[in-house]
Amino acid sequence: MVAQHPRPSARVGRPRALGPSESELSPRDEVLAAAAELFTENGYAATTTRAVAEKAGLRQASMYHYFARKEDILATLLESTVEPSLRLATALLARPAADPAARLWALAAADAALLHRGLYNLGALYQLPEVRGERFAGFRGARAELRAAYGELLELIAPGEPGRELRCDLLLGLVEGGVAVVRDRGRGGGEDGYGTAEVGAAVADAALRLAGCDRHAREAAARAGRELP
Amino acid sequence: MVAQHPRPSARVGRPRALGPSESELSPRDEVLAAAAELFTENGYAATTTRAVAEKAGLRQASMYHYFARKEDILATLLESTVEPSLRLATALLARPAADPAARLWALAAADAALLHRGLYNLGALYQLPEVRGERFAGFRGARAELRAAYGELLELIAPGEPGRELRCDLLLGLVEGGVAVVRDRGRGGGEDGYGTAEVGAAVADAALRLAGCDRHAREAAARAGRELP
DNA sequence: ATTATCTATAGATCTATAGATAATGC
DNA sequence: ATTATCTATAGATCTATAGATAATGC
Repeated sequence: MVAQHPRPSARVGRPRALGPSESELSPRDEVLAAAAELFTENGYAATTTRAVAEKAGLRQASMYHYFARKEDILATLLESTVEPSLRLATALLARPAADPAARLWALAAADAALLHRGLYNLGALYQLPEVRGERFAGFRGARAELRAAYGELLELIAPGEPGRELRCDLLLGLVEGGVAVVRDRGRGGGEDGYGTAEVGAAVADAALRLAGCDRHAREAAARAGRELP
Repeated sequence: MVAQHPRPSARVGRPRALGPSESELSPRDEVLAAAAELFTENGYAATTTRAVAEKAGLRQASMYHYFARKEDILATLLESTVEPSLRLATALLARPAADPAARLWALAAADAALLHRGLYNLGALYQLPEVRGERFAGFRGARAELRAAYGELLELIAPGEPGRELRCDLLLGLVEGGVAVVRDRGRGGGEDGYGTAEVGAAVADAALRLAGCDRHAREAAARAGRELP
């Protein structure tokens, strides 16, 4: 057994013109990470494939080895951002014994934290007109499922209340839009960036307020929700 | 006094290649209206100056008679959308005798209704990265003032509560994001478009929930808020 | 042989400007 | 003379494809 010599550059394929990658990420993930940052910062349409590729350490055309078109990068990013929240929502709906308010707290907190932490501000971008296209049907479907999960929890907390669909929309808007506003103000405003956990808790508390929980119920739900998984 | 003969086309300047305008609007307003619809539908960056001009009944280059650059159209639209809400907010702050909850109800309802009715979904577009540019400083300033007005009302309703800045962000996110979600679902979903007044009332009620008003206070505020101006 | 990358470029835009033109106003 | 519009286009992109190349793997 010979000691494993670290071979710094045992990569197949023609070397990169800009030098080998520093990062641990796969080239595909480097492209995704670069795109996430640039799309968030400058917008999707305003970000060129050249900018994405070069930020990822590749030449423009090489990006097409991983994504056949620019839209595919955005679709991949959006899908991967909504997925964890949807998985959590499904898990929470499968626990009918747990307090619905605690479950709503857990879902809203995790969803908001994910959006707040993420490189990519899904909340702001879902409403992009680009996302209405055919290519994004998968993402839209996943988000509709997430919305439905919020709706079910809302119904469990306050059964039979009228106007549920509308309130469900507002709840989704609160989570996504609220995080977007918080993130955006954090950019310019120097010191007043909030912590991700803090934002998650604040959004979850606001979600319970929308659902009609009084202070006592909210405090109990927050305590139980933190344990929920 | 001769009867005023209607002169159907007494317009100065070279006639339009596509025929004279049908609309009552000034050419400048025709451009704005066309841009509002297209930006909302297809996105700002994805909308070409040619598409805007031709929807307004002009050739591409003629649009530049009214707006020196594409950004100016967007800036004009955004400013004109936030202005009415800001005016109302200022008027409401100048009425210290009125119930703060009623004033918040009135502001949130009007703001949401404006966004919901508008051709242009300001809520969704404010977060566009394009809007971070220098050209949009005026719009951003107006919106910051509007946010501050929400904050003052929040403080009057629940003085000294901690985390006000964060809740203020969430309130703004609720109004803008909530309307965006409602609008967006209305597009695809066939019958379930909501009325503008209905959306305004629902958003205002949700705003009062965020502010911590109980059912009784909310009902009173809604009654008083409708009268407020 | 396979792979990851490169260089080069076709083809399609898109914004904004220059300068002409066809009306009314005086 | 003034105005609102037009035609034509320069110059600058930008996406996506074609085909070459420089590594490793067998």
